[in-house]
Amino acid sequence: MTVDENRRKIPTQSRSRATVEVVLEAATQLLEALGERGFNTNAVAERAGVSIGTLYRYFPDKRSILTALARREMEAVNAATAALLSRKKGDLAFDRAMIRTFVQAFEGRTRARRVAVAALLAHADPAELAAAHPAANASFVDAEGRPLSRVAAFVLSRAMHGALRAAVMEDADFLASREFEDELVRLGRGYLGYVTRA
Amino acid sequence: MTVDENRRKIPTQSRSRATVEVVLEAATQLLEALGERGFNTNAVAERAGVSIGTLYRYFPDKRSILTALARREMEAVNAATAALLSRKKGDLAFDRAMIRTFVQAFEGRTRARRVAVAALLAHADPAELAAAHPAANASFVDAEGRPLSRVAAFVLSRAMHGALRAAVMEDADFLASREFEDELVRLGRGYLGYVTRA
Amino acid sequence: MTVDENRRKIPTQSRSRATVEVVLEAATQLLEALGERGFNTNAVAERAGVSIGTLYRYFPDKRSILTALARREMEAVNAATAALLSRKKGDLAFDRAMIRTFVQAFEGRTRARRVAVAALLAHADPAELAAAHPAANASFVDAEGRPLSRVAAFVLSRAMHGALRAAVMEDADFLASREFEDELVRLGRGYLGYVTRA
Amino acid sequence: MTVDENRRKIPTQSRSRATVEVVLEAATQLLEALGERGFNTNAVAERAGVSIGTLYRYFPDKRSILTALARREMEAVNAATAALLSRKKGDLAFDRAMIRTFVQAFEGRTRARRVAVAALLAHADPAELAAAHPAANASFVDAEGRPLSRVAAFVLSRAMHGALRAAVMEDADFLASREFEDELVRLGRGYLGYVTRA
DNA sequence: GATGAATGAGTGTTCATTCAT
DNA sequence: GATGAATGAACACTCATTCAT
Repeated sequence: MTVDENRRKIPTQSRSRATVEVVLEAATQLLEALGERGFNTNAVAERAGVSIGTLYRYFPDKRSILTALARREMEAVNAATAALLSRKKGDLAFDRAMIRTFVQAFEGRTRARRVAVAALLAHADPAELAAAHPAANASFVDAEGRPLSRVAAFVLSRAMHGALRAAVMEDADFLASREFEDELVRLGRGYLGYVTRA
Repeated sequence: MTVDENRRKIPTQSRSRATVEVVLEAATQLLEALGERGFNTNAVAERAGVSIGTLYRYFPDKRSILTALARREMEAVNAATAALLSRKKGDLAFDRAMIRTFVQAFEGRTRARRVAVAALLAHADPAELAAAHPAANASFVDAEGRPLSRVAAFVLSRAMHGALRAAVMEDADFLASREFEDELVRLGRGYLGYVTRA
Repeated sequence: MTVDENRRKIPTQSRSRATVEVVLEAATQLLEALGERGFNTNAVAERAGVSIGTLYRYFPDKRSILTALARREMEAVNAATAALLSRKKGDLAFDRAMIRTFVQAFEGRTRARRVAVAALLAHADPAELAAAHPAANASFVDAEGRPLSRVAAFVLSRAMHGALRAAVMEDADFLASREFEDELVRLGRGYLGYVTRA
Repeated sequence: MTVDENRRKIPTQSRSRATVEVVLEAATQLLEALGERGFNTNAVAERAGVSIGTLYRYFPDKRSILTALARREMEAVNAATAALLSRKKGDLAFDRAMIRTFVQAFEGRTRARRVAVAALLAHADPAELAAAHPAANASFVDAEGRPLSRVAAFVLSRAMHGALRAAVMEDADFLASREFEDELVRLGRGYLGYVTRA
């Protein structure tokens, strides 16, 4: 009856996951539509179609919902920059695709992402923030294939983050432009090249 | 009647300024000590030693206090990065001094600044955010003395911001280190050099 | 599942009704004891023995409590005047009983009623006020059994209201007197008779 | 120098009167535009173009402004009904003119009057309210020229008030109609006739 | 494991009134 | 006699969280 047991387990697990998903989606929608003011646990539960009690079974408190949202957002940014920066020299086309993906992902739900990230910044302790960034720093390499120092990797990844994030936050008209893409690529390559030469 | 007007205006204005100052200082202290939770208008007024009514004469609502704080913070960052980036090629010593000043200014009140900035990001509309950055973009010049394009200036200034801010937010141990300073300088110089060559 | 639904609904509904009742009673007591000044949502909730949050589950805002009170009051007046005026010619004894009932009901809680009605007058929009009066105007008949016109019914019912209400508002010493009763009856009968003859 | 003294006194007195006038006008405008919510002493003073301190020189507190407004309103109603009812038998044309005047006076500033009266009802003590009515009850006479009893005069005047006021409060569409006028006249005459016969 | 009614601490904001100038 | 900045008590209302069912 292993099959049967699985049948019982899997649906349950996936229902849990579904609940989490539905709550996060509801939270995103509310954040997007009403900003931080419209974001309260009762409203999230109602929009998610679960009871407030159930919501509290999956999230210990309000902040944890925001944190989960922000973590997803950070992961997306991380993926974009990490991929971008891990390229040795080549494949500019790939880099561009990455940036474009990120930018497009950003274009919907701008407000929700903004608020979620801001909430994380406001409430999270520094360690939590640092942890949201990839420890994969070591995978960054300079123009000559040598891994970057811890500090250099930090500067580079946060610089990329900063530029990308600011474009979203400030609603820059060139967000999806080719020129912006070019400049981001230059930022990374310029830095890496300079480090090499130094 | 200019004299008379001045007589009345000048003391009034300076008292106004003093009140604003005292309120912002109180807000900073509370933010630093207790985080966003400890930040409420009654507490701010009490610590500032003014009545709640007086506080509301100078700040239309709670958010505006946070906004004022954040604006000051942004101005500090702007000053640091603008000075840094406006140097043509030379004077590395000057750049280092700038960064050091900024970093030191940051080392106190980290939490207050963090919360204030997060609040701004969460609540401010994009245009307001953009406005907080210097329109002095045009003063940025590359390694060969040519002014940067609008997009390039944006990328560079936000990248610098991003790296500096992240070091504060994540409480990086190398915040005040020589190495971090070096990398920031490299970030700017590498980018500027690369642009030139492109 | 009707049984089940009922089982859950009926207790709930009656508890809801009880809560509404207890809140209105508390509001009346406070109004009576302290006038409008003593009427605030926290005090009402406390005296009612429910939490402020529960109070707000049943009344969307402070005004709605006053409105509910005023509506009850108007219904009482309506009942008194409608009964009085719907008599064809006869049964003076019955009319007197009606007035007496109304007057007696009024003698307690004078202040609470006064404030509630004033609040309704001050805040309600005209349509809401009009709606508080019975559409049963058509049931008014003159001395010869013919229904009154819309305007005549309006004048008669509001005139009766006005006289009754004023006696309460001004704390008239003859409020419960036989003479007052007589005059009210005369007001109605005189009008109806005159209309007939016109 | 009697002339001079007068010159000094009269302007001063009339300036006082002018201040009172300007404050009441400002209060009326605010009440009309914003209802009771928009009515606060600072706003009244500002709109009146006087300082808040000056306002408090002429009115001891906020309520007294509302009371002054309400008293004016009541006096207008009194004038209309008293004139109407003091007519012996004749001069229907005159009665109609009175009602018309009253109705017209009422058509502007409906809201302001409504709120002022309601405020008076809510806050005034019964004696104050009673005093606002004319002691001229004795001047009411029945169809045969005999003065009405105290109670009869009360019922008649409050009934007229009630009908007139209700038409304004409920925004009745027939407020300015001939039919309404007729019914009001009938109300008074019917009552007076009936009293006579009784 | 779900539900959702109930809780009540907490807080932004208003505004009548005062009084030093 | 006028001014208006300052005061601070007062209050409506929100919402994260709990827990009996």
